[in-house]
Amino acid sequence: MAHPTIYDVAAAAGVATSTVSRAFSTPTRVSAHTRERVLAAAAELGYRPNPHARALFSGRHHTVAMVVSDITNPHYFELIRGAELRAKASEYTLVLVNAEESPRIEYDQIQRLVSSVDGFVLAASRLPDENLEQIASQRPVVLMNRELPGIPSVVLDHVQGCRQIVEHLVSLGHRHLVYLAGPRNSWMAATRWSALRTAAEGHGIRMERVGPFTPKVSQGGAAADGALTTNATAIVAHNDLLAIGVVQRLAQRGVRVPEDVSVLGFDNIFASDLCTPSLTTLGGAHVEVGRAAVEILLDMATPNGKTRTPPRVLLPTELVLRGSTGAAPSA
Amino acid sequence: MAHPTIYDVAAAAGVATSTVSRAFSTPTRVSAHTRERVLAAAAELGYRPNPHARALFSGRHHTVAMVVSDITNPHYFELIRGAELRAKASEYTLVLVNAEESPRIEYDQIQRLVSSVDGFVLAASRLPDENLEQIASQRPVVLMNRELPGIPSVVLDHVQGCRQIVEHLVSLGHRHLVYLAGPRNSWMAATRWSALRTAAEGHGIRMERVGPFTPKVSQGGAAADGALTTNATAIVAHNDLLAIGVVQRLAQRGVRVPEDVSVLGFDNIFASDLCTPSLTTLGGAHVEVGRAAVEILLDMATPNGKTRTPPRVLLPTELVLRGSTGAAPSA
DNA sequence: TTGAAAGCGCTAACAC
DNA sequence: GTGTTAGCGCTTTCAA
Repeated sequence: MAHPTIYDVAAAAGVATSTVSRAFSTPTRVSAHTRERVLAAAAELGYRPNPHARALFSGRHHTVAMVVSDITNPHYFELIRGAELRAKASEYTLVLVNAEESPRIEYDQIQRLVSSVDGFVLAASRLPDENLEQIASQRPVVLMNRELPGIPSVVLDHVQGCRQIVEHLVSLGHRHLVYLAGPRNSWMAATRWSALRTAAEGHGIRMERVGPFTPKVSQGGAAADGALTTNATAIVAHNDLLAIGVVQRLAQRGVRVPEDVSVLGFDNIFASDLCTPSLTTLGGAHVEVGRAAVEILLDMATPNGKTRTPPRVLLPTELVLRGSTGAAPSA
Repeated sequence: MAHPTIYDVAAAAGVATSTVSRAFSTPTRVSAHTRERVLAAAAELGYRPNPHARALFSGRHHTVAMVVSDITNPHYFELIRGAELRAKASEYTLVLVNAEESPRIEYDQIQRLVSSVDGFVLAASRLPDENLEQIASQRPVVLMNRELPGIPSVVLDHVQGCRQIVEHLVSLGHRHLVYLAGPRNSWMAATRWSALRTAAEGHGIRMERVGPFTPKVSQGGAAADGALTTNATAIVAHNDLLAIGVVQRLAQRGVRVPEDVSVLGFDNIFASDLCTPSLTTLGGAHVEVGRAAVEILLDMATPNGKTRTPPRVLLPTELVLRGSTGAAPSA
């Protein structure tokens, strides 16, 4: 039989459809003997419950949607991997949406999915706060690497991390830093900038910002040139991709890294360890971010825990020291 | 209203539910005037058709599942991106499943999804042929980078590509090559080996195989050591990750690349351009593979085209020459 | 413990 | 062109 239903199973087992249903969803409320008969018949026919029929009634879909702002960025794959693992562990299905750095696409896709998923995990959402609040009022939402009061979030502790970055650079004698900013509507970009500036002020050193830049390797050229005009001795790029592009451009222009200028990135992507010089970068347990976000979402989707105040998980970062940072030039 | 239904819209617009349904699914079969009234009422209430109810009746879910054998491998990002783009363009939802290199997980997850998706695109499936045939008998299936008679597939032309690899190496004076094989149940590994061997025979040079290896950087050490025992002057690794690991291990052992030995990979992943030396590799339009596979799947899912003989798309590869290959040592 | 029956939201005959 | 109605496969009262 192509797609046997409970009717087929019921007929085969000589019971009512409701009994079949119970045998699957509330096995305790069926006598052991009947249950066995039903399960045997189901196995025989190759019956599998139709999740849509189930969802139609229950409103629960056993599905979560993950929206990433840019799937081209390898950084997100760690998040995706963590999310997928966690979802799978609870037999949830993970739907993947790439917003292609467009708030419009992001919003439209979310609306399209609102009635077919149990909730959303949003990675580095580019949506304005109001949109997020509106979506959160329709479905459970968990933010990754973004915060908004009232909505649960999982974030790497960038305040702490940026402090470490500045300390690292200060200890190497740098007194003038520049941050190559990420996209205008990126919460992370704003957070990093503010954390860096605060840390720099604490050390009484100069910190400026250039940008915004789309954080891709291809933008590294423009970013590097922008950075050079500041005469800063250390460049903190919005992420590793941009940093890699910056390093390439600097090489092209004959600027040595780290002898003439130090470069740092964020995310600790796979490639940052392979490029030359290898990249000093602020990493963290990205897989864990994905995992934790889905875990919170699943908690929210189950009846009990919904009332608690929205969790705000802060995961530790780690500064990975590599070849792209060194002592400030003595000039 | 939390989730208005066609009943609510029908009541608000003063029409029957079927009219509302038609206004959405077959707008031409409703008078312009009524349609407007319905759409206005729907917009007013914030109505959105419930895809599950729709799927329950029609059996079509507007969803495709993509299964990748290992999400950690950056190579798959490209496939995923292409698949996601194509699915989104047709307002299809993409479900992502990571098989974690386990045929068991792959099979179980597919079975779990059989009744909730319109079809599967399987990237480098590790399943035995029989399983694939069985799945294809339940739902449309398109293979990526794997072939099986009777099932549509999209594959990069590795026969052609491997020939180019061998020609490249022969022209550099290499007479003894070694292939570091991928996983035992990888169709791609078998294909590459067979194509490389054939090409090598055609040139009358020696080609051997070592392995299998799990194609990760971490396996490069063992793979490199295995390769060295053969005294081959050129190493063709199953993919770029393995090749990168091999290069690292060779450096550790004081073997120079490419002076003492040449190294090649497959996939042209992002990092292969950044490592030192940069990696000669067989690339191709991976995004296109993902896109084409989903496109075929969508075709299959629409009533008309189902009868045609299963398409077998062969996309061109390109050999990207970089720093890791050079003249054979004169010894 | 089990069965009969209503209904989740939507679509497609079939009437009018 | 539009309304009536019977399901799609499942869950869950309500009775027995």
